[in-house]
Amino acid sequence: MNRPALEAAPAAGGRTGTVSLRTLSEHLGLSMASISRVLNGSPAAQAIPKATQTRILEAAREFNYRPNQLARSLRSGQSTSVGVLIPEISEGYSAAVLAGIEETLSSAGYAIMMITHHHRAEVLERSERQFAERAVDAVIAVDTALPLFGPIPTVTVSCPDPHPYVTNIVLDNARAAQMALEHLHGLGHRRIAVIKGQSFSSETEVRWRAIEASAASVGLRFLPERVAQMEEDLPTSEPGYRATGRLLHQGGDFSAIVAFNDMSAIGAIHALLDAGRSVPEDVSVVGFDDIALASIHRPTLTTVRQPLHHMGVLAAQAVLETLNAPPESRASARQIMVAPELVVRSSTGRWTGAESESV
Amino acid sequence: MNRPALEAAPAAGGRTGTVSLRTLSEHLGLSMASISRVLNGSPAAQAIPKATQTRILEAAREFNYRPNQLARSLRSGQSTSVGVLIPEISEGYSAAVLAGIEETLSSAGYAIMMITHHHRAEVLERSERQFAERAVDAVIAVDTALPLFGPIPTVTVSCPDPHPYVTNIVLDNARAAQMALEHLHGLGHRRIAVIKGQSFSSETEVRWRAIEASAASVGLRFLPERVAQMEEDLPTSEPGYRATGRLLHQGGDFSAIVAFNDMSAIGAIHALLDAGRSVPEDVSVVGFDDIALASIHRPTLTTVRQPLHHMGVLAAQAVLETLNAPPESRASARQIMVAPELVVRSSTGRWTGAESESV
DNA sequence: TTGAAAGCGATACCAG
DNA sequence: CTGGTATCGCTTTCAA
Repeated sequence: MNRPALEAAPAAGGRTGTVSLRTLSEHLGLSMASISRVLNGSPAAQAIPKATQTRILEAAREFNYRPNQLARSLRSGQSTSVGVLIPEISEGYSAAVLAGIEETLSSAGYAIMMITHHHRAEVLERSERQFAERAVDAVIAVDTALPLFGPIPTVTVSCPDPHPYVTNIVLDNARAAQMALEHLHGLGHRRIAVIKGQSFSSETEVRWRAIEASAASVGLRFLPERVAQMEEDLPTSEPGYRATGRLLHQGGDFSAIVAFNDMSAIGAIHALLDAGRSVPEDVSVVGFDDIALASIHRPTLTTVRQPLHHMGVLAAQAVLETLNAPPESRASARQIMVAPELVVRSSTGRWTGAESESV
Repeated sequence: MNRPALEAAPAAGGRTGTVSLRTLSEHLGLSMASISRVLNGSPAAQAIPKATQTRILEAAREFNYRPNQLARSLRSGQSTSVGVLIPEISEGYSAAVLAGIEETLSSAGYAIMMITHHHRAEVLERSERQFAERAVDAVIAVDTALPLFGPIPTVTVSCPDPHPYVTNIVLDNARAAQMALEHLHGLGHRRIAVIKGQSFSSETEVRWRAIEASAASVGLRFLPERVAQMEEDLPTSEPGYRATGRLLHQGGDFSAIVAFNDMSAIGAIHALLDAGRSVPEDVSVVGFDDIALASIHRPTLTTVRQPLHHMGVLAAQAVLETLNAPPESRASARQIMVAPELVVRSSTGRWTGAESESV
């Protein structure tokens, strides 16, 4: 059995079946080689007369010829596809980065092979295999402690522990933490609590150390009872809600919370409200990321913005750059830092002018 | 030049370079044909002695052999990949459906080729071409008025105007609308306003007609000034906010709003609050979808739940079924309806027991 | 029970 | 300027 996976739609003239280079070759009385050269605008095609080129291009259009990428890739060793590894396709974080990646790669003609791993080790290992079998040209891993991928170009987003030969797009966590801490310190807060990320999240430790350092720089130190770590692996606000519950049980003596991200900040707000504290009057909450929810939610959320979409674009661009460079110059790993931005929100004024104020 | 796209990671023994069937063949002194048969568990392999089979499997593992899917697809005419066409990767709707699709197809060994079109016609046309060139085995289109895709199996999600030979996963809009209307009617509302979806959204008209019909069945008819259509192409709550603004300017005489979806419902709530009306005391708002935001947002949102994730799973399963069926039995288009569910929420009680009540 | 060989469709050398 | 031809890695008859 050997039916083609995809037949070309019937073209003008009612022809049918797959149109291949051979079809055009027979129709035009030219060799497949010449046709291929013209269609790809290869340098060798410059030697072919304009008239012939035109004939070829017109025939291709008339027959609705579509080059078979499978065959092309097999021969050329380039699949023009990129593997994307991502924890899940949830609200906010992943989705925003993914959107940036997709837009950039798609418009450069690359296909995306996406795998969501849900933090499961077995899927991570399987993914390495799948990427290899599909011969992706490069891999982008988002928020993932990635296993060593063979010698193909790899770019990570928010993976703080880069292997050599891996380009890494990261938020400048030091500045981000400083913004959060200075903001709260400037509002007069001295008793500040922290919600740490889950242990599986690749940014948890970096951000926590940055927050500690920033606190120290304004003369503060975190008491153990003012620190709680999220545990549940849910892309909702529940882990933050629970962690805040623990903070309250551990004494609850704080006037502000620095949450790991916006989702947990919202969980924190709900927990505080449910516990009878008002936000932001009794307790101020600061998040990270600035997901769409941050501006929609009431009370609105002050947060340290991470340019997520842009980080996706940067990752994709890094991949494209590497792939377009000659192999020998692909050596060094780079670290690309993106700048955070403090977004201070108040609950009033919506699409009526200045909804938020950036500092 | 002919460097392979992807070199296998050095296997045990420090061998290097791509491991192909040829490599194994030379190592084992067996033909590539036999090895292929065993590795694929093809029926013809039953005639091969157990001992030989074991040798082959062990060698494959030892060499870390990964079959080249490109070559396999080229030869077999099956790419084991599916094209997914989706408006965007935003909060809620698309992301949830996409997640269901991805999980199902990935664990069946299929690769996903995802394209987001942002409702742009040029991208839609380009996508047809790209899917053809990559020889995807099938296409899933989500919330998209899809151009005619060649003769390959196609499944749509929430596309109300199905071509023949296209399987369509849709919400039972009639029941969904009825739930919304009966809920509001049951609460005593008689002056009800409606926010219609944008003209480009594939479900706008179906849902609107369903809402009209349900209203009629409880003896209500919508006055023109109680209807507003969203216009902006934004995956945020802003279009709903604006539409509600228009409703208020058009008279504002209503005690309830049926919004096109949750995002617009939240926009409506904010617009009402900004206009000095309280929710739900002055005006009740009902949404559709039950995106994650619906339960996180305060005031919480009563909504008609669409099993989005499940719809993605169903779409993927429909594709797999079709692909596993013999070509001649692939004939008829099916319409798969999924049941909505009314989710009534009150603002209290969070993760402390019954957060929501399903009817 | 196994192997040889013919492709799948495109690209890239080497001739002429 | 253009064409033949080997090849990418795999599957699948057809022979032995």
